[in-house]
Amino acid sequence: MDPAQLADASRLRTRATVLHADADSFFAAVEQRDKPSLRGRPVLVGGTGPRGVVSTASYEARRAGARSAMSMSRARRLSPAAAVLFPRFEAYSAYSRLIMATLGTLSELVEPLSIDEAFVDLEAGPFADDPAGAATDVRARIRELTGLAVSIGIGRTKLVAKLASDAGKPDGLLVVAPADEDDFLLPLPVRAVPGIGPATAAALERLDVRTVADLRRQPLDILTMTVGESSGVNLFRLARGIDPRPVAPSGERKSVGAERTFAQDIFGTDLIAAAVDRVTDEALRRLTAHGGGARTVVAKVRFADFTTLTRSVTLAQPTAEPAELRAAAHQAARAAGISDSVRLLGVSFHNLSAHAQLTLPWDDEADPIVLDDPAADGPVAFGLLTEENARPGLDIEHDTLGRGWVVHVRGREATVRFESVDTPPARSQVLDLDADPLRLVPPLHPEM
DNA sequence: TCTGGGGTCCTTCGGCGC
DNA sequence: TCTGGCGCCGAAGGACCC
Repeated sequence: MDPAQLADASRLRTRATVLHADADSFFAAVEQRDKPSLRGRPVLVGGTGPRGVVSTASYEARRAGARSAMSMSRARRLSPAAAVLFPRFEAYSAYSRLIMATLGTLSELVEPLSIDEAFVDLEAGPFADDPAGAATDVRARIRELTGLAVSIGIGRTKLVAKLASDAGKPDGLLVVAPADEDDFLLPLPVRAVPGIGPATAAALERLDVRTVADLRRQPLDILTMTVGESSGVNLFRLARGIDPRPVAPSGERKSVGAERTFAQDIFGTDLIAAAVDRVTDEALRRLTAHGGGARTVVAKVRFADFTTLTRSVTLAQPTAEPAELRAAAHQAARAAGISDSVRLLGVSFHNLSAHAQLTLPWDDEADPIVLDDPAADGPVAFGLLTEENARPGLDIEHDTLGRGWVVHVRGREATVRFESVDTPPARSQVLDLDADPLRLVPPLHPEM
């Protein structure tokens, strides 16, 4: 396609009716909501082990310099007062469903991008003539239902709507009228454009391209030579506000998997084979939950020096048979030729098929599908709280003292706070687990 | 105590059939 | 028969996002 044609491509929408909603520091905000003693305090949610990284930092922690994707150790040094919490995905999903359902009242066309983000096509609903009013209203309702702040951006395209919600954060609403689009877009750093990460930004920097305005001055052929055909065409168009992507409920999942970074690197055939088994268990559990089977199994290995490689095995037909998939995972892992110390192992399933054959077991001895494996890593197992299964932030219950959450556990001594969404902040208290056993319990769902 | 874990999409390369 | 080109597919790696 020639540049003139690209720059001329139909500008489908004329009105600012694409809405982008994004919950502010979502994981940390849910934790502060469910744990009243943490409101107003810095919170870091993420891996709590020696190699953990930050998933979300509350605004209080950000003020101290903590950021997502930063190693947890660094974030703690920057924000020593922060509460460090293990993620509670069940709780986040429940809040997410509530937010998505509320957005669904604006239009049938809701496209979730992630657990805390979605596009809404207001053109497909009754509020196309009053986007700002609809957004103000929906923000208030989400706040009322969940206690969470959601930033909203509205524009003529997905790009503008997304950038507008970013610009509105925290707790903001920004409508970019079509006439104001260039004033809004041109001064932005290219790094703000979704899809331009560190590598692409560095390549553009070599062309002296730092802002969207700089980007717009670049000829199409220079862009495609610099960042590749597909991205080049895409950037050429986005810089001109041309973004015809429709709001569409997302399609089927293309892969499922699991991976684990070990607290310490592991080595030796037996240890590695056992680790492949465990990560395959988790990947299989998710494949089962997703339903159906897979034809390709990919093993991923990261060595001590952080070099990463993948090897895959593709079967003749898709299968949901755990034994076959497990064998393929081991075969792929062996193909990776593991000899050095291994930092991470991953197993994922691709070429998914909804209706793969699951040959029914002939005998009753066959492995049952384990849903809650107490031996598995992670917080999945519910039951009595111990030093081994304790993670800071998890929900617990005591027979008489009620619901609360784990601060930490040392030996048989547990530090907990008995509080939840609607209670006043609670002081932490120390219990002897032998005298006062605590049960790990699933999160309480927000009221519908 | 550098560098998680869930994904998606794109590029490149080699093999194969036509 | 040889060779080149094209399209397709699978494999591997990399960039990116939240």
